Amino acid sequence: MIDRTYQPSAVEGRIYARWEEAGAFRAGRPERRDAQPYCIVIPPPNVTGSLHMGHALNNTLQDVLARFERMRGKDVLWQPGTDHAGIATQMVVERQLMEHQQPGRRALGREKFLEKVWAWKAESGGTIINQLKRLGASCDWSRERFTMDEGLSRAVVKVFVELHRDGLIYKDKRLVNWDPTLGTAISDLEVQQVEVNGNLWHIRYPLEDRTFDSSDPSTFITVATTRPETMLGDVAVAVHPEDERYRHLVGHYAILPLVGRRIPIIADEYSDPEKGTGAVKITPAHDFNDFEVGRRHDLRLINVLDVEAKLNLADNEAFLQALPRSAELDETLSYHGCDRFAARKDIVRRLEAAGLLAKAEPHIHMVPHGDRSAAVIEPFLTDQWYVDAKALAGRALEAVREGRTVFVPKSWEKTYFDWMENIQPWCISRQLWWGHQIPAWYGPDGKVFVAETEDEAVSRALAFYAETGAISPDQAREMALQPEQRSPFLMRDEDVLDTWFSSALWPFSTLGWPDETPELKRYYPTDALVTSFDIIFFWVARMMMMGLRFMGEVPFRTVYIHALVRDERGAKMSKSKGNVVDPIPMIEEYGADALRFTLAAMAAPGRDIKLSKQRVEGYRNFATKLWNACRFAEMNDCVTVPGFDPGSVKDTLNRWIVTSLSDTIAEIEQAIADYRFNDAGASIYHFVWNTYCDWYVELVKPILQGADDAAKAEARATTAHVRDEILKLLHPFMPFVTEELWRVTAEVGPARASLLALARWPERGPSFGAAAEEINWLIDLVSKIRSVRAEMNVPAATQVRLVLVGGHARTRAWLSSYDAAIKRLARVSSIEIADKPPPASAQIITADALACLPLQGIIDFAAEKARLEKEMARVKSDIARIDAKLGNADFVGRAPEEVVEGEREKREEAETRRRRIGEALERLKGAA
RNA sequence: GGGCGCGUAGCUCAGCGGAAGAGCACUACCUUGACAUGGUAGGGGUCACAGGUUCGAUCCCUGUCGCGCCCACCA
Repeated sequence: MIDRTYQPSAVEGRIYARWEEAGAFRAGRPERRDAQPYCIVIPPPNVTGSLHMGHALNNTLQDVLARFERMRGKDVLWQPGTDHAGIATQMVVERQLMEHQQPGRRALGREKFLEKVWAWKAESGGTIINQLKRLGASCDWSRERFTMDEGLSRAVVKVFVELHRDGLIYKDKRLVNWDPTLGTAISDLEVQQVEVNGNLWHIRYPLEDRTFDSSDPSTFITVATTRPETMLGDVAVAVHPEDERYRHLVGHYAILPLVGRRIPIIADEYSDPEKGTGAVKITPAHDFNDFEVGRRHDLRLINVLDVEAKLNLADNEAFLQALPRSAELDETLSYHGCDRFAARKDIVRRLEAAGLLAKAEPHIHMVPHGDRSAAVIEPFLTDQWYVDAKALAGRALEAVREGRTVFVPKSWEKTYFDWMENIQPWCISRQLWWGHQIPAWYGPDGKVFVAETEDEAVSRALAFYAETGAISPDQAREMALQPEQRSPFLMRDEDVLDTWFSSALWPFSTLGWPDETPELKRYYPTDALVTSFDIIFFWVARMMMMGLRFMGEVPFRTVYIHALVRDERGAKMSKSKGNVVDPIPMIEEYGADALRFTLAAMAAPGRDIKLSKQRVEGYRNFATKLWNACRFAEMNDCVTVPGFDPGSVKDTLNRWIVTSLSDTIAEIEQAIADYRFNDAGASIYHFVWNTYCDWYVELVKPILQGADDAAKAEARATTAHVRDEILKLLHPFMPFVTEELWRVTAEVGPARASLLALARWPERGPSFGAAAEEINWLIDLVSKIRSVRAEMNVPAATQVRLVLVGGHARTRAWLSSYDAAIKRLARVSSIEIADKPPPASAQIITADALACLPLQGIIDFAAEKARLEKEMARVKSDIARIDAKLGNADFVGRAPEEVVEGEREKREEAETRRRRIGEALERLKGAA
């Protein structure tokens, strides 16, 4: 027995357990060994994270695909797993230590700290996986992977070593984006440009050979800057070679204020005469552009900051001394350990006091910030590891250009191309502890040894140094045998790799690479990657590069880019804004199915989703509707008939519904194939509610309750058949309620051959053309009677007579065969056929007849007249519009013939209608 | 500074060359033996604006105005 109401929270857990017990989501099930494989790799969520609405959308769409393909008989592998999320996780653990007043990361030391992180992973690592299960995700959990698993780590090391061997990974000293609060380099992608209200300070740099006079512009050159504190590291002033204002100064020197350093005035195209004063200070150690200028002019790099972005001049004393100076460094300038922003203030104050500040104007500009820490990023000179992304990008570009991987929607390919074509070296080293430690060891001379294992690196290094004579053979032997003897002779690189380095290998590392596993052979390349646009660069592009480099083939055939989930007002959800909607309470309140259906139905390509609770509520109601339709079937003994053939049904009503079902199946298949989840959702929703429930169930009631046993049997079988097919069609979207109904509807009758999750997707059935015409006539008639009743304010409980005047023989036959249905649905007491309309009737004009409702004593003649006149006005305006078209020689001459013919037919129908409404109005006059 | 997208019913959004659609909200009526998490009927739109292409434009093109996002090293 189906319960009166469906309570998602009471059954979802139980149903998920049944799927897992049955191994329904296992890839490579024996009976599907010969089936076509279908593979999706999950975008791995942060291992210690929790499910947010973006995950819910992302995984719902993947699950729709996975369940759909599984039901279509494919051998589906939805490969799950989690990401170690280097920076994010390390930050969380550090914050926890701080909150619990425990020693910090540095105090703990690397080993102890990592223990804490692993402990946190063990504690919270299962959360998001369980949340995915609550959403209904049909991943093959037996294959769950983690980016820091032994196997995946092996893949990471192998890739690093091979790329290094081929010169595609290298170490370089250059400016990087330095996050001073995290104390690590980050990649370009992890930098967010944020608009900031700052100042543009105009500073006078005295000319060397003049006596500075703030009122005499010929004694100084004015530069403009947003970062005055970096002036301590200035090594030049650049002007544009064509700039007449400054041409005479090129080759001369300016004296750097406060510091007294003698710096050249150089000509360089980088300087833009339109910007600032046209003269720009050059600080190669603290600005990416200046770095390039410095290279061109062979300028020195003077780093004035430390890793925490505090002023640190002492380290550069040698530089300061080495450079020619015409004045002593101001002894009161003691910025050691001074915060960069405090230093900025102080320097401005000093400049102003010395008459060196020409002006300070408010200035809005973009300032780089770390996307994790929100700290102002500092261009900083360090040694880092880089991937030569340019060298890998070529094949990745080619693969998309050739269509071996396609983006859906296609417009994202442009974004991909633009980025790939201008790709920069990828900085992959991070000064963190949580992650894959770089497999590089350094000798005392800084020579680097990269190898897959420590043993290999050590033996190569020792052999090398024994050869050069740096160590004796005895020392080499000792160090080879006793690891503790190696330090500090041989030191491993302390840094770890960017999290995205391991993510880039995900489509093949999860399948077992570098081992040649059967899974790798069977499921790679994967079929679809489902993700959102914000990680096209971070992840998709890099998977393309790595997949092509190491597997020789694209990692996925289709990249489906879905929208971002926003809050009700359209703002991006973020923890800092506090507008994150947690999917779990939503699932608890409305059920996972309702949330899933909402997300899928709103996943129209190219538009962000503004999630509203009301929408979820609406789809919860839809699940309830389905539930009740199944209860109806049950109460009427509609039981699944084994071997039921929809093509064999005789009754028009049944023929109509199986035809409509066929159309719906085709629509859904096409929509999913095109990744139009919203269309697929709309299609099934409409079929279930508006076609099956509103009409089929209502029309079949008289048959089910009638006396014709043969008709009854066919109706029951059809009702059950369509219900079963609905459950299948809806299952990818609403897996829980459909699976539950699949079970309970089989409590009576034959047992199900399998869980719904493993049931075969519906075949497109027969198409009975004539049935549609007949049932549409019936629906139209009933709707019109209802409409007139409502307009005439006929009380709902009042039964009225229906008198048909005119009409073809076929119409009269239909009228009699649907006698019971019409009486029931239109609240009609009797159906008669007459030669002329009864008095005091409301008159309904149908295609070929006049349907009259005698309303003696009820009818309001004025209202009826108004109603008919309104219809008349509508028809007349239709006719006028069609006439205008047909009267246009260009239209008749140039429009396709079928369009013109269509207009003519419409014109004819409208004209008939106009005449008949006119007659009805005439009669009304006579009656009144 | 480049690039992308969006302005359609009160709200959230489909549609994107041949008579304007959905859900929610709203109005009226209805506890009818599946369902009030429901049923029936209804109101509501110069499809941002201006030009152009076309026999015909919400749909294609151009521009304008609003809004959003992405990329970029501009003092």
